[in-house]
Amino acid sequence: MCARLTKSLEEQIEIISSGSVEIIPEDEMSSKIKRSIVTGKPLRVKFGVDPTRPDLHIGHAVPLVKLGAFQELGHSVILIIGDFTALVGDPSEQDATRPILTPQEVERNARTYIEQAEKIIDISRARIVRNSHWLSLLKLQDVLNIASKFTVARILERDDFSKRYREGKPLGLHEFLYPVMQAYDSVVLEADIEIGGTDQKFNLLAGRNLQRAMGQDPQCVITLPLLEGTDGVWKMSKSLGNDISLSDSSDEMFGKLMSIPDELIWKYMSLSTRMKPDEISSIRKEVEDGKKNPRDAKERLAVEVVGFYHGTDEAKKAAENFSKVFREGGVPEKIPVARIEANRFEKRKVWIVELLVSLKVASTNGEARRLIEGGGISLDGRKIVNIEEEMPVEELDGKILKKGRRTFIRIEVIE
RNA sequence: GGGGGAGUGCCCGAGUGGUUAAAGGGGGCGGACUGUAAAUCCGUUGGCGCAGCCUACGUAGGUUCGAAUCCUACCUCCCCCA
Repeated sequence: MCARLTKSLEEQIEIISSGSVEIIPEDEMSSKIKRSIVTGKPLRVKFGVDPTRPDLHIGHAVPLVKLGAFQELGHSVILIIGDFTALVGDPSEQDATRPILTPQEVERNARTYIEQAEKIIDISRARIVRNSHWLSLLKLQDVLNIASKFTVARILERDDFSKRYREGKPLGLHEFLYPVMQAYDSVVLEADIEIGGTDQKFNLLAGRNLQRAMGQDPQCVITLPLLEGTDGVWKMSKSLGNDISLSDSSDEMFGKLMSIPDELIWKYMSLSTRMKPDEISSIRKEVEDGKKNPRDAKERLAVEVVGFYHGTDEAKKAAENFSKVFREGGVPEKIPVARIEANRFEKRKVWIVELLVSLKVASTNGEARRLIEGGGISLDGRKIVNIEEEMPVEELDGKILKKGRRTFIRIEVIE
């Protein structure tokens, strides 16, 4: 697998800086690239993710897309699975100490991360490493040695630390070591470049400092914008419920993309798709001149992103489904099936409230009652109005239950 | 180590012995409307087959007919001093 460092310095810089927020420092970046062209030795580009959650969303995917671009340029990319750092939890942008994960949870998450990263980068040409391989071997003495390269004042400069401190939130001593560990990863891997979100700036720069303190050529740092979630206000995050997960079905992903505020269309296009910058700006101009409906631009975005993760055919289907369901009020093609056991119900009669809870449409009886009272439930197109309604189990088989405007469930009765 | 403050529902925040399942806002969910899962407006937002009962105001005990409100200990955070 030989590197193809065929692009010129200018071309490389253009590709690398497209969409980036900062490159620190720019001149060092140029000289590193120049060196790699001259020596034919690819640069080592590092990106780390902590497997703290079971899945990634398209916000996490932004640096992966960039990593893919480095790959295209012929550089060698290293994806670090932070299985050790995940045990501590990155304090970046966190307003609370993260719950400690078990090694089993971390391992399970790590596997899905790799699976999902595969959709974006060429995994066969990438190096994937787990930082527990070196971090778990360190002795306290080593840790002290590494930690001595940092001062408390420097660590406290971090806005999120001081903010949490200010706001009276707990701050664990172990969390101070987080940037230190991430920095040490760079030393071990002798990284030339590390990329990450703007929230990672401090951690990325810590790597630079530690490499220098330990006699290495310090890495360059590239920060990438954080993608706002579907609410258009907050950084995309599962806990805020505004995320678009890479594991979302094509329909879900499509719908979520259609719900983003119009202003965000362009940012999403440039950070989450392979659309060319000039194409994006021409669509943008059409919309701004009133020649194109923003809805259509958004649909284009949704097709691109869904196509990226699910393939073009799926994306087209998702677009059709979306129109059918939301513009025409119809029923989607693929409906998730929920099974209920017939013999669980006395006299084989099902009380509507109990049905909703069994189908997990509502998590409690109270919620089910509220949904019915609010007119949000219908069965095969018939709105349920009577909270006391009961029906024989047999009649439910194959019926479609609809909650709100967009949740459909096909009921399957099993004996 | 000493002194002073604080901890309320998913989040923010009012409430200082009874009429408090706890004001208000945010978010969520549902309804109307819409190019849209946007914006706006309306409703709803602890559990339970629910005109009744149960559980809840950092944690654990205590005082009281009665506690989110008072007392004690512990945990966490803030401020001042060392």
